Amino acid sequence: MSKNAGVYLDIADAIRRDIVSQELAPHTRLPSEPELAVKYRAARATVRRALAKLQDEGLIYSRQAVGSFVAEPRVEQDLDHLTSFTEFMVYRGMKPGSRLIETGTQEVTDPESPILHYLGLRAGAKVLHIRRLRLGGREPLVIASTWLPEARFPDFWQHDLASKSVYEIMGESGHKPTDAIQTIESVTLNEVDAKLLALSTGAPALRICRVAYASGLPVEYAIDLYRGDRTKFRVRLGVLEKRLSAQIHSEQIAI
Amino acid sequence: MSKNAGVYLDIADAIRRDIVSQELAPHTRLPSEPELAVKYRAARATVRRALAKLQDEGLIYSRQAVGSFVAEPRVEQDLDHLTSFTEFMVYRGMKPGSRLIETGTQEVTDPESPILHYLGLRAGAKVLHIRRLRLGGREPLVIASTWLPEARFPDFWQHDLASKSVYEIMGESGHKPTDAIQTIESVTLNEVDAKLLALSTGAPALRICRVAYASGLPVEYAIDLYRGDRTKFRVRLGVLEKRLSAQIHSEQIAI
DNA sequence: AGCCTAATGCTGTCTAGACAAGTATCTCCT
DNA sequence: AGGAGATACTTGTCTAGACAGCATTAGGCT
Repeated sequence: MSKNAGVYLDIADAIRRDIVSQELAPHTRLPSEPELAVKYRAARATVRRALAKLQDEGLIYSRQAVGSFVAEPRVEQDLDHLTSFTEFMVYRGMKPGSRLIETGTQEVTDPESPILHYLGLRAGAKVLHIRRLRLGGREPLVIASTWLPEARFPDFWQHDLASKSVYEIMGESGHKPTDAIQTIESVTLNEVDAKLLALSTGAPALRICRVAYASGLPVEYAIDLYRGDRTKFRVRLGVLEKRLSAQIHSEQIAI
Repeated sequence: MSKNAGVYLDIADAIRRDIVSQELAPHTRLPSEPELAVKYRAARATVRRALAKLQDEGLIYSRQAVGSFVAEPRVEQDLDHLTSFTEFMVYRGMKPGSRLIETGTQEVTDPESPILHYLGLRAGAKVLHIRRLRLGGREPLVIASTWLPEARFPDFWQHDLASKSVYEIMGESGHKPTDAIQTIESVTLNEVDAKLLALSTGAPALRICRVAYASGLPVEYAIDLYRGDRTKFRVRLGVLEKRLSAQIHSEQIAI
């Protein structure tokens, strides 16, 4: 358990275990920070950091000068930094599937192309393109198109797309995404896409446009088309600033 | 400028000003944390906290043992904890408008009602209901329905909905939301809603279901229907854990 | 009894210092 | 000249202690 990844993570795990195993009722008060510091033989700042993590997860909340309390159960509080489709389907207990529609290396010549713009490339740059139909079980769920800058992934095609996720391959090249910006909008399907998703033309769908960054550099531009009848997105958002860091919002995909 | 809201916020503001006013190029290295500590006469921990905030905003990124760097410009990095429709429209420079469709106090008798479930109430509880058509400029943008538990806002109707936002009124009762969970899905409009939004039946729309919390207690259940041709949602998501708190994802509404 | 005030304890913020782990650079040796 | 190792610097983590602001509680006064 206690890896060297940080004491505060161990303390957070311990407190989380206490909360779920003892099944503490919502709004039960936790021991005070000084008490927790004694219990875990750590400085109060370290305890606070652990509590901040739990608060970000939505497991506890705090009231100034009163204490920290167990929060009311919400939806799947523990999924936090899930991003990959594969990871998510595994978590959901569904078998992730994939059908390649198109792959290859393209040279983007149109200087107005959003691919160039979002990846920060100049006209004429080469990009890797993957277009897949993603399945959950046997049902088609998403049409996923992603573009990666070729310069950063020169030996991308050496890897096996069937056995590894795109994010895994990106990680092996030292450019695993650390954060991303997505825009979500509602569209109706055209004839081609509807056919792929086994729906009728005009059915509602979610169009998600994502730019993912590693060390401040854009490394992925993606457009996903989720079928609207099987997909919801869940977003957690904060309003106030609390505890340690400024702001905290979890997020992830839901079926 | 320098309110007593926290030194680290002042330092964050100062560094942010330096970055935007001097128009530092992306990937320019900032002074090291000890240097910044000397410059702002603060402890390194305080400087780190300011840097963490800027990192959460997407303005800078850091590489271990190397330094902190100016990030590439992204989309509207500074809007973080915007939530209220009114605030957002003001920010956008559009005049927020409102047309009341329905208001009143309801007694919810159906024990299966999602309103009861999400607000943590028992059958028979009373809720305040507001249903409005929200306008940006002169165009209808959203059909917004919200339910609040009456027990926590007994004198809600004394306030003037025309001059204050719902969140302002909630704040005056001591229950300003601090965080929320939203689900976003794609739907097509039925005849009634399409007419309100001045669209044709079957047009795409985003349906957002939100539960907002104050001090760990649910205080708002809302369903918003955004017209799909004028609305995108932007979400920022993090994968790794960095710097101070666990993880950080900003989020907000975009037109 | 009821009200006001002071004491207490808690979270929130900040300081000053230390060590660990990683990167970049410089120096020395071959 | 080129490579390898030592070194200095940077971020990341942690400690111990201090003070401020706030909420609750207990005590004392009317």
